[in-house]
Amino acid sequence: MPTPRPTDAELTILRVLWERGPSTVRQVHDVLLRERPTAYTTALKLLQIMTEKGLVRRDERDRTHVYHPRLTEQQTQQQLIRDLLDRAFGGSSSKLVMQALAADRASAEELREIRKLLDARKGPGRREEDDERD
Amino acid sequence: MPTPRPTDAELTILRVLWERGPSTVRQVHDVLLRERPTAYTTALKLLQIMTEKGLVRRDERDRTHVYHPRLTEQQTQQQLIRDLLDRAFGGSSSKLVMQALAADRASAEELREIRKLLDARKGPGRREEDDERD
DNA sequence: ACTCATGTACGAAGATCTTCGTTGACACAA
DNA sequence: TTGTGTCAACGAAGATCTTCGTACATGAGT
Repeated sequence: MPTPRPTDAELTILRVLWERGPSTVRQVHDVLLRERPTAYTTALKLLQIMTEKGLVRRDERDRTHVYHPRLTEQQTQQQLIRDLLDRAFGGSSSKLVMQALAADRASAEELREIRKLLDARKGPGRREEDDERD
Repeated sequence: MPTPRPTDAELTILRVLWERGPSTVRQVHDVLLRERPTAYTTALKLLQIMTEKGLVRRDERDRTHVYHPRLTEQQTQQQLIRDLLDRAFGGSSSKLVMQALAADRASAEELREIRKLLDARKGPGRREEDDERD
């Protein structure tokens, strides 16, 4: 069973773990507090549920447990993209990319990065119908 | 109040409406049946809720109501992308695009399209140098 | 030993999502 | 007029999500 898609609240917590690295409930909660008032037990409960779901792993050796994200930020992003691709874009990543470009906000800096990405992609490693002359 | 993010089941129905155009409950249900067994009233209830939420509009002139998607497929895709961008990509569309490219599946055909998009984007209508940091 | 701070576990409430059964309205045919 | 079929409305059940209060365990200090 692959890890389920994280919910909104779960994603908020994952973001903290990715940024801070493995953390205790207390540490996660402190970060969440900076955004909005919330109870300690809310973070705790979320992390417990996320442990059950396999979204995080829990190190129980100390009395104060330490939670590790189970997937990297990139892996989760992959998962979310794929999910969205299937649910709303008929699997067409070019459509998705086009909407992403249209949706933003992308700075010239970012556009440059994307372009670089595309160039890299064109070349090696892909044995798709690399028909491109023109 | 902007239209809320459609749920999974709602998105499934929206896809039918986008493909078929304005439809009755019966017509939507028939399409859903091709995918999996489901009750007529399920489609009906969904469409009623979606009407309340503003995701669709309902033409009640006939006894058999006709449902119209309130946003186009592209507009909804925009919304979903933006949402995902904020929730999981820290607003960086280049990161999202990179993951989208990594996630797939994109044919050379699609890559060409994307490139064209980028070229178009460089040119008019977009201010060139907001450089963001990350 | 007692207390206090800090930790986890548990349960429950309220919201939302998904699905469906039942009911009542209405049109049309026999 | 009395079925028969189609429709929308409604309510409810069960799942999941989100939040929090309460209870209980434990270690540190006095």
